Amino acid sequence: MKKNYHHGDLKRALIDAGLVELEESGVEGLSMRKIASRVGVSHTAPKNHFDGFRGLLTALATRGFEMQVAAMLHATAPSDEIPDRVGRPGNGYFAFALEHPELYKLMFSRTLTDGTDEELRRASQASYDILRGIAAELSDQQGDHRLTEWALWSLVHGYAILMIEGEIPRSENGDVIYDVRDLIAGLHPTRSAH
Amino acid sequence: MKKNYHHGDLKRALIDAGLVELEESGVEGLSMRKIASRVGVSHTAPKNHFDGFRGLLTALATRGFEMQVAAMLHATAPSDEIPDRVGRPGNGYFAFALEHPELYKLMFSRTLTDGTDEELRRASQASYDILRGIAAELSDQQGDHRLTEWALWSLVHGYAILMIEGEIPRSENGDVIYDVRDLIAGLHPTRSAH
DNA sequence: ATGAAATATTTACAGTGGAAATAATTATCG
DNA sequence: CGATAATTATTTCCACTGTAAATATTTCAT
Repeated sequence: MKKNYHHGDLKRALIDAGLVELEESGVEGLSMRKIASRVGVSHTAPKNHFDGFRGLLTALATRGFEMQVAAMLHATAPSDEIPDRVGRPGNGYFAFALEHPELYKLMFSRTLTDGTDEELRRASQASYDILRGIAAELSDQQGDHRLTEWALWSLVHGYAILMIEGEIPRSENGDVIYDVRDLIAGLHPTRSAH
Repeated sequence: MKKNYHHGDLKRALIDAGLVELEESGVEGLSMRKIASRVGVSHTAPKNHFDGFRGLLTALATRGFEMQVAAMLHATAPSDEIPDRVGRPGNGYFAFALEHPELYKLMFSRTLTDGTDEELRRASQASYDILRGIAAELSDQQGDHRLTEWALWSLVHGYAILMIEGEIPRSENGDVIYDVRDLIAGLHPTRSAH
């Protein structure tokens, strides 16, 4: 249907090249001209497919959320016990964030991306729905669901960002030292204020 | 000692102007030329006081941590009960982050700032020491102190960032809906996995 | 006062994203 | 098939960015 125009499928090619360039140079080192040059087109060619540079960044973030959803679903086994139904997709979340740190940061930057973009909203919503499911396992029909969701989200996102920025170190083999369930337990060591 | 050079105290003036410009235009809209122009000097004048644009951003982040420490200390009353010794500086932390969202984001961006800078390290360390104190109140001589610190830090930082980026809404009057202690409690509604 | 050091300006350069006009290719339809 | 329209890509230009080098100015030390 959309084959063999001038380039073929320039939009997808630009996003692919952008993802590579993003992890190599970071968000700051990213530029429209570099991406276009990598694909082999002029620096204004992307204008026909994206709404400016911000539009391209938004498309990259959208792709990121799709990848993240796949990573979380892939890490979940359907027949897991309850603690694993929390821990395994959580670890899939971290695995994605640590493998694509620059992309992950971009996904949560409403300064760089267009938060009103339809495709971005859909992709990020799909990701958040999975996280809601995890929170539901924790909340277990009791307590404020919204509070549990936000608390879990904050914990997971903060941990990922602080590790990406190097504030929290990893273990020697590169893995995370504590996983999601460790963190949750670490916030209630004694339950002193009952 | 350092008075009445050409400008007087250009370094401080540039940082002050940078803070204003930062909250007005965001990190992306920030530029060395704008800041210099705002102070009334040429755009290369800052080179004598900072190591490039990154050096100026690093100085801004340093100032940010100093302001954050002041905000946390100011919110703490020496004679508070234990739950308040956790909640009050935590709320001071949020108050600062939400009042200076762009600065807060800059402070945690190792891509934009120079993490090896001596003054930045000292300032950020001072801020983290306070957070360690809060974690110590939680941990209460039991459990893994490092785990509790990281978990609390992740929770607080993630919550601040997600609110700044608009992912988590605020209440109608602009305040946070849940405070730190709410979030901690929200992660253990039933303690189902004993 | 005179030379040295610190500070600020001027000028130039290689980048950036974006707009407008032009060219090339493909699709549509008679 | 042939002609027109729509899509796509290039060229050219502009304002803006950070940085470097040479120059000018001011302050400090002796």
